[in-house]
Amino acid sequence: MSKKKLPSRTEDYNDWYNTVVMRADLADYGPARGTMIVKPYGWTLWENMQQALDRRFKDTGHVNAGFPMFIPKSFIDREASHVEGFSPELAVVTIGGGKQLEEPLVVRPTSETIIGHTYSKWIKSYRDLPVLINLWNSVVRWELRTKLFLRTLEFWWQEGHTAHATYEEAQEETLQMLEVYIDFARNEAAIAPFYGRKSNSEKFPGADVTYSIEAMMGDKKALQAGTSHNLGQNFAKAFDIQYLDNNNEMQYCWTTSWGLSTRFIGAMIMTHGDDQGIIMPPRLAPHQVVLIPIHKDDGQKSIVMETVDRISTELLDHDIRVHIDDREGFTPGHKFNYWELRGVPLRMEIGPKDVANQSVTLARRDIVGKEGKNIVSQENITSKVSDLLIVIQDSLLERAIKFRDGNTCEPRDYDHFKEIVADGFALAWWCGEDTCEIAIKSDTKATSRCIPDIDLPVKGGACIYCGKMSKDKAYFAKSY
RNA sequence: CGGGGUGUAGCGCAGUUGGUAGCGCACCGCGUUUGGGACGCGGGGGUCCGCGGUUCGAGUCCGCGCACCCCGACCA
Repeated sequence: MSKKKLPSRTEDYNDWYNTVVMRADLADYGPARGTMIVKPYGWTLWENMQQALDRRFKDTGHVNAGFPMFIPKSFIDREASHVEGFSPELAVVTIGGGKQLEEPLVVRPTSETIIGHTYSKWIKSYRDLPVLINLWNSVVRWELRTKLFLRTLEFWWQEGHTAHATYEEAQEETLQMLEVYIDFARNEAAIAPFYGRKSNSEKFPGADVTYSIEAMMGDKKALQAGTSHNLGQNFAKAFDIQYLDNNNEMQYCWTTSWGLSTRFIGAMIMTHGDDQGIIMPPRLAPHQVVLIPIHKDDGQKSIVMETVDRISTELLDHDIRVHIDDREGFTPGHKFNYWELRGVPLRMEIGPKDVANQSVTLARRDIVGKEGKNIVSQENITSKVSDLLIVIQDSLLERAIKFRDGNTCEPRDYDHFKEIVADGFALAWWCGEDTCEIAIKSDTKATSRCIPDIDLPVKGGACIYCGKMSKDKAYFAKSY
């Protein structure tokens, strides 16, 4: 391992991010431009995220299925705004088995179209509804500028696709899944995103309404970290998803889709990371505790390892994810830095002094240096560790909220607005017009992130840009 | 596609008037070490982005490609 320090986040945030992703062994570049290799450490994190999400999907009545990666090109063309949105970034297969294909196949950029085609065959009666399916897969979008986890040609995600009998049910589903993402973000990833409705220009191509969760990164830029769409009857009409209602009348279905991707890993890195590296929220961390044995000679080693084995077994028995770093030839100091870079939330050092005193040394990743270090007795070590993991989880969330709110302001006027979005989020009255959003973007590089559904103390206000009376406020920020 | 930059060991770089390639980290071996990034000795690893040209001789000079990165237009 390099002994070089990381680039500091304040000096070059971008450099810090790229370096930390590589050095922490989360991911690497693939051989084709813009592709990503997720390394085992990064994939384990993804698996933990998958489990936390999948549990929530199952709890809300969804089931998983697998759908084809190849989609007939003509499917994409069926829904007008969907084509418009996705055609610039499609990967298209024209040759198969050495022969030119009759019809080109699109590598799925998302599955709404093939789902539409399939649901129209499956759904005949109101008794078939709702259909609540989720897919775990990867999708391909031919991006021009890429960045590990945040935007690559291929990325891994889940996409939920549901069909309902009524608008109300579809809208309820859309909002329910938004809630699932908010809950996942807060309680698993210790991220407190803003959330709300997307503006017309920011919504998903083919959706009536898009909702998103928007998290503030360490450089105060916004990252869209999950989306939930009410697709109305757009895809139902394009793919003829109809059912007979209980009056024997044909009706179009109302569909939704919602997704969260490996991009969220980027959100975790950029929410919690510091100049020592990344910080994993305990609930998702591949290793929750790293145990570092310290010893000089073989005699000390066998004594120390006895305690290490006993304590690690006890922790493992209580489902705490422990990793013992017993590699030879690395000093403890080296290992401290190594695991701090990788973000393990809690480090336990056990050396001869600890064995003699029936103690262990615990070091919190979220509190750098001596202040985060404590020597505690081995008594009830399991409950001490699991309590501390909860404390760390909570403090990460609290810190993230404080940072978010400390960098979000309501502007007095447009000059003030420009000042705010240069280095933070603005919550401002906004008319919602495309022209206003475009003007603001060319002026400030900031775009509307979402329009929160919040109780406003006054009924309306003047749009921050054009001054027109507006009933909503929107968050504005520069974004990834 | 516009504007800027870089291609030399896995990574980061040096390479003088053109003379046959080196440094740091990483890697392998042996020994001493180990409570905040250990040290010594030994070792392996190179179509110098590609093609063409000038020359007795090109990493170096000239021409043409290609790739990648950064900044803009598009994006979970």
